[in-house]
Amino acid sequence: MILPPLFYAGDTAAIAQKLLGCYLVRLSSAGAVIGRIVETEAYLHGDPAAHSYRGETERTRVMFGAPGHAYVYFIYGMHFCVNAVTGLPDRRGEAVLIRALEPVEGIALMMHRRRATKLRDLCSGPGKLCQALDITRDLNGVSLSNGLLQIWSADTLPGSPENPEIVQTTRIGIQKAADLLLRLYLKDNLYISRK
DNA sequence: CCGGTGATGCCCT
DNA sequence: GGGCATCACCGGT
Repeated sequence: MILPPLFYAGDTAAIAQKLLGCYLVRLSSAGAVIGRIVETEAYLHGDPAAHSYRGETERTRVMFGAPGHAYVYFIYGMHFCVNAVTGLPDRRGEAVLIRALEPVEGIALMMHRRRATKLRDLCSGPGKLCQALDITRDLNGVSLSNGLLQIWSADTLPGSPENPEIVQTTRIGIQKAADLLLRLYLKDNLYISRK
């Protein structure tokens, strides 16, 4: 079942945890691709590591919009990253970065887009998964509850444990607020970006 | 497996 | 003009 917009209107750190095990679904003319979310990071209101920290700009406009939409940004001159806009009270610039997926469906298409052959290299990082799912700036601002990019609940497909063990640790690649435990991943999962 | 490093575009100061 | 929510590649283990 598609997660409804209300799913994203709540405590952002809690949503980052609840998104683990859910499915990121990308529909396109090339075919459908599905990955199970195995790693996330929360970015909060008043969080110096969040893009929204310095207020709303053209780039961060979507972050300050309604929960349940995709915030896609371009980084390091060559990569995209995708977030789910979250938060209640909403429109404060909170979001959850999707950092890694376990490939589920459309693996041949993902391998073609990534020019990769190893399953573990397909979606084990925020830039990699955007390449595998063809997520670019075109998808910035789209609803996650209908359309070309969706998130489905964990019970949509068989194979996920009911109460998976979750590891909570520090976020990757940031300097500010580096001590906050806002990175979450499924314990022992082979497809996370790094240990 | 691990760590170091260069490539690259654009946002913000 | 600095810095960035990254990645692939290379070399040494």
